Amino acid sequence: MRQGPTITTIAERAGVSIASVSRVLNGLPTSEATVRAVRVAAEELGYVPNSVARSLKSSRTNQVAFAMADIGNPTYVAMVRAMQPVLKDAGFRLILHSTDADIDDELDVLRRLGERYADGLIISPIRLTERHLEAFAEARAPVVVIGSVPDGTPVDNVRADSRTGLRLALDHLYALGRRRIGFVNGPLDTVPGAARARAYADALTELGLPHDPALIEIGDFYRADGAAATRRLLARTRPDALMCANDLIALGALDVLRAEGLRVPEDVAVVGTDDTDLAPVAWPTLTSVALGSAERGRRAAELMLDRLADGDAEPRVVTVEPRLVVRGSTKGTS
Amino acid sequence: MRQGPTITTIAERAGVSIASVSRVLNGLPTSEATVRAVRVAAEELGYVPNSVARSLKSSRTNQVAFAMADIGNPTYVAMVRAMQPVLKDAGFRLILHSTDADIDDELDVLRRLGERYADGLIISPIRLTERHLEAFAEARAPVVVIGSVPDGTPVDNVRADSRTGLRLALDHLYALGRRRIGFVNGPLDTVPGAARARAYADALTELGLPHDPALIEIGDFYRADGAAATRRLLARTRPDALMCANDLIALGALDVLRAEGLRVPEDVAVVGTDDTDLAPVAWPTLTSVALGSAERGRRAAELMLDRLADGDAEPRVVTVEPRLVVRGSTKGTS
DNA sequence: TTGTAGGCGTTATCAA
DNA sequence: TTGATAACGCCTACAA
Repeated sequence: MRQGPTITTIAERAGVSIASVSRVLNGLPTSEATVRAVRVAAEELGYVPNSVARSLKSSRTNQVAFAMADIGNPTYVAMVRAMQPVLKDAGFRLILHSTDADIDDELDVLRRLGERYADGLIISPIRLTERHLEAFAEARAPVVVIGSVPDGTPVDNVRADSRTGLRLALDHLYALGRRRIGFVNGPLDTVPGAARARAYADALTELGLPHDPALIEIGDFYRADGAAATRRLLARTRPDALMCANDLIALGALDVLRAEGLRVPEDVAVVGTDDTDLAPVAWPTLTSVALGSAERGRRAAELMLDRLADGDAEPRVVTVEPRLVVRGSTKGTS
Repeated sequence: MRQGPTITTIAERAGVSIASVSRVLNGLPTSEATVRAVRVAAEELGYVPNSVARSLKSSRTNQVAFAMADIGNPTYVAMVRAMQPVLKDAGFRLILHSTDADIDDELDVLRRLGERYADGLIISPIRLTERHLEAFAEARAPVVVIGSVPDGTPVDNVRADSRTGLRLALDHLYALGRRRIGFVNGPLDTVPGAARARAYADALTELGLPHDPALIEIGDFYRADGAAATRRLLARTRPDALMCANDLIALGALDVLRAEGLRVPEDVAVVGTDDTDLAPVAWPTLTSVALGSAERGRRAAELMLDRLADGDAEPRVVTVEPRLVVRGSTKGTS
């Protein structure tokens, strides 16, 4: 762990100037003899260029940051996993920020972009406030947002299509003869919670089903909250299907249905959202609306790379197609 | 996204020298008037210090890297999740490297430490070769390894205790009356595979159970491999319990047992390893040996911080205590 | 083709 | 208390 050599060290060793060393290292036209001398010296000393110095000169860090609420959430894991190879292949390192869905933390991350430790930021805020929009506008580096932002926001944007996604799920349930389709949602002041509430209502309308407030319950996006919300819902009405705003909520719903002696899917069909790795593990395996977490992550990384290549291009909006993955919780046994 | 102000900009605005600006910003003794002038100017211009320049000067990046095989693996997710707050609180950013268990990729990460983009590296290699050990010795920054390294390796080391962990599991199975305890392992040339193979053999010996090669099967660490391996094992013998080298393998085993019409745990009890988030989701819920992924991540981060604070301290070895989490796949219904 | 020198934004030393 | 100035390691005119 000795102090690493610099171009100065190499220059001395090779008996040339630091400029020549730099030229050789960057493949600029140099005499054969110099090239050899420098290469040998660099090799012998185990030279590795200092990326910090390089960054200071080039004002490029080759780092991209990703900020999300919680790396434990399988949705974000899928995003990170998909981003990684895209960024890596382009020579970028990935910095991870976990914000615990704390708004001040998120804003802090945006503000700190001014420190120029990263060339750009991909962020997936669970709530979207006025202050976020201001921060996006003032950001000192390109920002890509995963989750819908209002038109005109000066950032690239990757969106899920909850509307179509829930429509797919409700069509499926309708086709199976279900008419009392409950909805266990997350908090309405979150980006996904709000989107999914609208999507559920729209889908009901389009299917010509009545809007029954008794069929809607709200909790947080975790298993225990999903279970509690489902318990509250079952206490006052009897649905023949439950649409859940994410897979964790759906797992909680399965827990409660089982405890209540209700069969899934015979008595109550259950659909999750996000199609996480948990869905095929659950019992019964969980039908889930895949909103394309991995693809959203991949597309966000690609948008970032494009943006870094051309900072003046118009902000872009990319919408990822949802897909319904049918499993045992709505159909048959498995 | 205009060009950000530097201390030079502020110095001009405030009518002082850059030295004074730096002093104010770093809280060094300065006259009241200068402090005020600088603060006002910095505020008005929205100044944010450039971390790259700071790093060049201080040769500190305030970044720590973590290299693992695959961020999709729940074990690593647990580690990352636990590291994050420790590093963050200490003012460090976390860089993620996903190596796909590719040895050259891992060695590359180690070599690139010479670029000084991070102050240290936490690495969890799935295989450990001679070249790894050499690379550890030559690393240009502190390295913390998660997974046992030979004594004398000049790195801090966080270990799981597979031996005790498997012993806990086999004791549990033994106490339940199981005597033909099969073992579905991962590849023997991996760090966990090798450790768990030894641990299983030792536990059998200590329990006075015979070593029956027919009871051992090897696949890769994924669900499908676990299923295939279990199928091979069942084709030649009939265990009354299956110890699995990780939770994914155990899920595969559950799949096959169910398909074969064998009841879990009545006919065959199943135990996983790592106690990932999947264990409580599986059906039946999966008894699993918790090797403390989260704690290993946390401890690794702490060792790194200590090392960065005192580079000359002796290399440390930390072993994390295992714990058996009993669920439905070995006992009762749940 | 090569070397000298200036600068990227900070911090820190040294006189004044 | 303050300002001029020299690093940190690299890249790149510009001159030779």
